[in-house]
Amino acid sequence: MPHALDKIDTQILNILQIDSNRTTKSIAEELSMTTSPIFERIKKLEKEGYIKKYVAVLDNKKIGLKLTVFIGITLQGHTRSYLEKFVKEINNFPEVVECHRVSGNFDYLLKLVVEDIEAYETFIITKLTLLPYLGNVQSLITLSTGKETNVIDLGL
Amino acid sequence: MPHALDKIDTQILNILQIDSNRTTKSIAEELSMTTSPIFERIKKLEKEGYIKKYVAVLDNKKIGLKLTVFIGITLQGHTRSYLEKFVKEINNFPEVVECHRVSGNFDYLLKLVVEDIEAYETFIITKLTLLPYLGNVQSLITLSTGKETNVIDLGL
DNA sequence: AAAATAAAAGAATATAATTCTTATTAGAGT
DNA sequence: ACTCTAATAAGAATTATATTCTTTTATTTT
Repeated sequence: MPHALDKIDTQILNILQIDSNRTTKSIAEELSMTTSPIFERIKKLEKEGYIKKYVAVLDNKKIGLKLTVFIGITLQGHTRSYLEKFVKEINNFPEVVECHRVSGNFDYLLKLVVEDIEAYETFIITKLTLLPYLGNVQSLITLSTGKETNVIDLGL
Repeated sequence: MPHALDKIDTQILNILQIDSNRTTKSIAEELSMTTSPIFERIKKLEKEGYIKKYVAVLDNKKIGLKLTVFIGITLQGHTRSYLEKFVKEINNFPEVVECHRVSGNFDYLLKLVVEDIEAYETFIITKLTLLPYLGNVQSLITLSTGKETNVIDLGL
């Protein structure tokens, strides 16, 4: 086991998951430390890959992307090369923000963020249904979102 | 219509969605401008709510949360007050990162990030099934993730 | 075309990140 | 229990970036 996260690391990650613009000074004060160890710990967390990146989270609706849709998909063939091709194609579709291979009633579950129902239908017709080996397709249209966070549970 | 986003705003948002640690200088260079207008535009995008927040994205697997699960849920009652209570309860569960009310074959779709199958089962038994009015519950266990991005499509 | 408005440039300042040096702490080995 | 060693934290100094302010340029309006 190379490096485990101690309590301070976990606290830092929890803070940065919520607001990555917090200064090292402000984090240091919250954790009753000075800036240097906080700074060094953050750099270590970045270098070792615990922190993948820092991003701006946009307000989808404000920007005009008012609709989130989940699409469950079954494929008719399951050869390795086809699955890879499917995922590759999906990666070219900017409206698809997630694509998971799943067990259960579907092979894949997609998450889409689009302008509206029309954009969703356009996606289905001009992109999704053009993929070969496509089996059953089942859409779940989001009516409202009760929770949507980037914060993953680290304990504490 | 208060404020539309012009091309430069959109470019800034695209950059910040990918890496929010980019300096104004580096963004300015990419867009062939100076730092001041970039800085002011970013502040405006923040103030007007196009940018909701800045966050650190962690590596779930590295941190020990190796399993993502989607759970489709139907409820037995649909009174307004119950739906609200349901969502409120869900918000207390840190392993649930998303909760959407959907149309289609389910009432709600949850996304969970947990350690492993055991943690998932614990969630089901000790948290989910304790909620009243619970109807059908159907889980999709993620086997692999082919795409997972925070970048929403702004065109360009 | 002139005036008014908004946006950008450039320079100056303030703040925070980063580095470096020194001190403290915690653990390992004797 | 003591000393040595390595790791971590503190504190000061430096560098880089964010932020503000002023001037200039471009754009829009009448």
